[in-house]
Amino acid sequence: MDGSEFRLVAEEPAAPARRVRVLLPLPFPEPYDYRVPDGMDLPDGAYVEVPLGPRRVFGVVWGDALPRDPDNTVPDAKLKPVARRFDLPPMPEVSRKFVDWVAAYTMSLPGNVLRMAISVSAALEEPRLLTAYRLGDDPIPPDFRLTPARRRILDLLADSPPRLPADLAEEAGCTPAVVRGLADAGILVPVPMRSLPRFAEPDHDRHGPTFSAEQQHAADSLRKRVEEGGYSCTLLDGVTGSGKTEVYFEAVAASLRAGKQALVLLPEIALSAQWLDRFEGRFGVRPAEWHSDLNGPTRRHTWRAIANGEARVVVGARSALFLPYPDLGCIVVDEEHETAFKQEDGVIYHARDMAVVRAHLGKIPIVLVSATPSLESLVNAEAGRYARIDLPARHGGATMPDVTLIDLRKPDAQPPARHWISPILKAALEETFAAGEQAMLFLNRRGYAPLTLCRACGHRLQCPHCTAWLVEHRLTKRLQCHHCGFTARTPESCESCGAEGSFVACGPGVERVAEEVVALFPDARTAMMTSDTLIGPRAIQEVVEKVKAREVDLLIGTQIMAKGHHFPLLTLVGVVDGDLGLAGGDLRAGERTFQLLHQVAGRAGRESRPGRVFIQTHMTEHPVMQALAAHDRDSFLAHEAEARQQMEMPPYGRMAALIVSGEDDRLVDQVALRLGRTAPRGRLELTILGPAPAPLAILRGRHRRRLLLKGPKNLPLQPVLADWLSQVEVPPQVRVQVDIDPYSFM
DNA sequence: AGCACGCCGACT
DNA sequence: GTCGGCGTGCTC
Repeated sequence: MDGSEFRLVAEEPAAPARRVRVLLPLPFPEPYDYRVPDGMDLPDGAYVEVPLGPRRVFGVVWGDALPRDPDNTVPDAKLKPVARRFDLPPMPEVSRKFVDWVAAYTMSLPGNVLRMAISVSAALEEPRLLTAYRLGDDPIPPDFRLTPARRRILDLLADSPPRLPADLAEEAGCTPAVVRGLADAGILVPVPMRSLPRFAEPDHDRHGPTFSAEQQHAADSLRKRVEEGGYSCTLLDGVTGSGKTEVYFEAVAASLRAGKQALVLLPEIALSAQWLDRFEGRFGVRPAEWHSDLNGPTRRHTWRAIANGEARVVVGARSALFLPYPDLGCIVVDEEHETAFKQEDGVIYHARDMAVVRAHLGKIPIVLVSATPSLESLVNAEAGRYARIDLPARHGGATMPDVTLIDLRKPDAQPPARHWISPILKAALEETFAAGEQAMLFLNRRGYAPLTLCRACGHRLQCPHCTAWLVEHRLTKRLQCHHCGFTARTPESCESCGAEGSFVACGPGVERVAEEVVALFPDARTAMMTSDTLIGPRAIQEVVEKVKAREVDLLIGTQIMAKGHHFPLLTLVGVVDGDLGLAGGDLRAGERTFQLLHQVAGRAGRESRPGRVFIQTHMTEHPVMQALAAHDRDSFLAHEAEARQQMEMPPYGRMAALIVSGEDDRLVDQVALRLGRTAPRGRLELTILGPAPAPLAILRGRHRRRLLLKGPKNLPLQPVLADWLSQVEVPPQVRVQVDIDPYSFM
């Protein structure tokens, strides 16, 4: 047989395979190469499915990235073909650039950043058919047990279109099993549902509120920036109640008017029903919400609606920043000073800072909003990098509340032993109740007592996995670790000395203050607001409604009480322990405490009723307390800024932290010490601190050490860190995380 | 991240 | 004798 034809083909140099780089949402150092099948169109940003070892994964065509080592690319023979392309608009170039930028800045792997952008891999798939349920036509058989949960579900469906089991369960406060039970009994009838309802177009021309001259001016200025387009950053600085939200809604409206999307970032905790109501009041519809506890189908539906441009306005927690908006027109970061914008695990980043970067890359305006702006933003505004708009007045004529400091060192101000409410605060509460007004007691400490110890031997109950005391929660009758979720029953006897019933609670938590209040004011109707008692925005909203309906005289709670809720009849705020955040010596402690207490104080006396605030403290002379009492934010911040400047701390210098962690403390110490030895100490412009035990020396069973690197403001720290890290071998049991711009400077 | 392969304890 | 624990290593 004549094989010449075959030989001829074999000897011809094979045409190189068409290949694309595909970034996978996995912790790889770079994108992987794949072969492009004939006839498949794969532009940059295309969402694809590719084979990876024995499995198939989703990824994004990442054409621009070059291989790390161009001389040693993967040979054609090793290439696997792209399995399929999804029917979605490609990820926009700006989103891809953003992923690369954030990965480089935070020194994390691009795949880990990409994972935040495609959120849930199943988002790429066509939504499957959903099964909703409606009430059946037959009467309920008399022998069918109508439990309260079943009753609630039937009530919900009485006059509503068919609903999904997950939604029904969530709204009725039960598990989907209850819905399934009703369906199995034939009381609910399944209805196939094509998909979740579309996101309605917000009406930007609906009439907003009537603005004061100042508000109008602020709104006009923001609107103009959005209309002009291009990057700009504006700090909207306005006291609580100055109508900031309505003002920045005009920036959102301008973006919509230009046919573009808008993104509003809020700290998770502030994404309240009240905020959504205000949005609906202005735009007539609800925005697309993005936060951690969206259920699967809703998450996918929302992601797809954002990716294809159907969702016009997105309000979300920090992770919403990474979604692939095809045409974003402006970004708003509300409560920009909030520490909740700092993501501390996985990719460590500050959503406010990254939002500014995103705006820059997208050439769009961004608005940072706060009543107590971060020092970072104020310094940027002063340096002219940010524009600044002030909204000084409280809307509707309300005045700032009187702030009184209660000096707990003075004998006549001291509460009785094992009590936490000063006679002065008690008298103020009495007056408030007598006047038929409402009061709030704030203590940023969950549970009954922060520490439990044995009276006999002094043994303290500690978390087995963390360097933290176990917090007693009397409502759940359990001890809890607030860092890892460990819980345990309170032991009968001391595990150290065996004494029985010897445990004693030390210090106050909100539950203990509530107990004291009930004893002091048996007739007052009280309600608690903590993340333990109220799970989800709906539960919070219920309490808020009760307060508004005057069914509550006194609210006791932690910081979830302080965010965005408006209580018209509340005239007294008591801060049980104003010093709580100041302990520990962190340089940011003052700023943070001021922000929190200022926000809490702002709950008092809106709607033209004068408000009073009492802060219990052992440090009346502390600049934070003085600033709060004198309503003198600006000189306090100037003082803080000067202290930071002298120490060349952020925002006047740059910092990075290295966190070394692992289960084996000896190994962790070894790596930390090695990093300490190889630190770039020769460079005089750099300061290296540590290694020292990290703020939580043991967390979830992992030992943690920390090193800090400080340098001048204009010095890029990443190359220094990369060089430093490359010199130290890290065993796989130990992890070294880089935290650029750490929140705590300790 | 998964998922394989690979070497040492309690079981049908 | 096997089932299975999770330690290490690879995936274009």
